[in-house]
Amino acid sequence: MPDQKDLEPRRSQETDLPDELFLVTMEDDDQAARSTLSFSRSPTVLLTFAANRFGRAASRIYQERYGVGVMDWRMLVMLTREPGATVTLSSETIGIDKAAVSRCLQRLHEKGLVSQGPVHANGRSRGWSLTEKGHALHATILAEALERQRHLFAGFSPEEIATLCGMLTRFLENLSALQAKPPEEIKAPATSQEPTP
Amino acid sequence: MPDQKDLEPRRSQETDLPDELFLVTMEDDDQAARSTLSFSRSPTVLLTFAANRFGRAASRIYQERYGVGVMDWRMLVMLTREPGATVTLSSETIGIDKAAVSRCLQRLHEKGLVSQGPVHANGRSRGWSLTEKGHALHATILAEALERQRHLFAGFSPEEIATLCGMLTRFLENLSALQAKPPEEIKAPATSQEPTP
DNA sequence: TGCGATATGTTGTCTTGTCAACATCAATAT
DNA sequence: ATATTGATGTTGACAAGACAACATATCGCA
Repeated sequence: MPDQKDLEPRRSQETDLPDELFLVTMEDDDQAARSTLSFSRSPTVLLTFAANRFGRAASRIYQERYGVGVMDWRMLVMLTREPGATVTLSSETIGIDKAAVSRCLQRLHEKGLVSQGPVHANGRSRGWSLTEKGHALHATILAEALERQRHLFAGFSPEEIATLCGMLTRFLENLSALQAKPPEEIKAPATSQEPTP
Repeated sequence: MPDQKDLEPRRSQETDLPDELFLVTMEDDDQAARSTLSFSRSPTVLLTFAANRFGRAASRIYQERYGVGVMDWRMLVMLTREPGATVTLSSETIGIDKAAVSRCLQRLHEKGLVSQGPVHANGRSRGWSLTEKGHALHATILAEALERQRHLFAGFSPEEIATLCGMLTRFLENLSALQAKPPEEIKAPATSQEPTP
C-alpha cells in the first residue's frame, strides 16, 4: 500500500517541503521576531503530543482496571500475534529495549499470563506464549481497546484511516532510513530493523 | 477546519468504523484462531510506535550534541512561542505534568538558558523567558529539527502534511472529549484541560 | 479583621524504559 | 579438543515523567 519509491536517483529538491510550512513567527517582547515550530502544523509535535496523551490515558485505564501497564498490554498483543516469540524478536518488533521486555515477561509470568516454551536451538532464547488466562485477559482488554479506538476515530472514514496508517508507515520508513545512514554512511547491508510493516 | 460535529443526536452507527478494519486473525499453534490488533492497520499502534522511535532518536541526538533532553527542547519551543509563560500554562500547553515542567525550568535556569520574571499578581507564579543564550540554543536546535523533519517527511506533499495534521488534531479532540466524559458523566463544568489546539 | 477556599508551585516517591555491563550457551576456528 | 567469538538474555544503575502530598500566597466572605 505505501507506494513503491525508487531509491537512488531522486532529486531531493523536488519533493522537499519548505520549512515555513512548519513554523510560526512570534513577536518577542523585545524587538526581535523569533520563529519556532508551530504546534498545529508540525506533524512531529502533534504526533508526540497525541501519543503521549493517548498512552498516558490508556496506561491509567489498563492499570486500574486490569492491573497491567501498557507495556504488558503490548506484550499480550505481541504474543497473540507471534506465539512463541523470543525476547529479541519482541523487542525489535515493538521497538522497546530488550531489558524492558525481559522484565515484562517475568512480570507476566508471575501473574500466570504467559508460559515459557522449551529452550531454543541456540541454547539461550526460548519462546513465550500466552496461557489461557493470558488469552482471556487479551480478549478482555482488546474489546476495551477497540471501544476506545472507535471513539477516538469517530468521524473518520475508512479511507481516512487507511491514509493515516499509510502516512505513519511512510514516516517510520523514513525514520529507519535516516537512522541507517548518519552513524557512518552505510555499514550494515540490510539491517531488518523495521518492526514488521 | 475539522467539521463541526453536533454532539447529542448523532447516530453512532452512522460513522462508526467496523472493528475488523483494525484486526488481524492469527492461527494459533493450537486449534484456536485469535484476533488482535493489526500493527500495520491500527493507527494507535503506529502512532505509539512512531512517536516512541522518533522521540528516542531525537532525545539521543539533542542530549549528546547539546546536553539537553527532549523535555528541555520542548520548553525552549514553548518559551519562544509564549514568552513569559508560567509553569501551569506550559504544563497544560505541552501536556506534561507540572512537576516535570518545574524541574525542567530549574534545570534550564541553572544552565542560564531561561530567566524568571517578576512574581505574578497572584503571588505564586512567575513568567519565564529565554535568555539570549537560550534563544541561541533554540535557533541551533531548531535548524537541526527542521533538517530532520525534512528527511522524515520526504515524499510528502504539503497537502498530505496538512491532512496528517488535521487528522491528528481531530484525534486529539476526540481524545479530549473521551476524557471529559467517562469519570462520572459530567462533573466539572468547564475544565480547560485541553492543551491549546 | 481574621478565617477558610482557591490557585500555583515544589518536593517526595514510585513506575517505567534505557543504557551499559555481565553471564551463558552454541558455533567456529585453530 | 580447546579457546575464541557471537548471539541472547538478565541484572544494575540511572533518568524521566506521573501522581500525590505539601507549602504558600491571594482572595472571598463573614
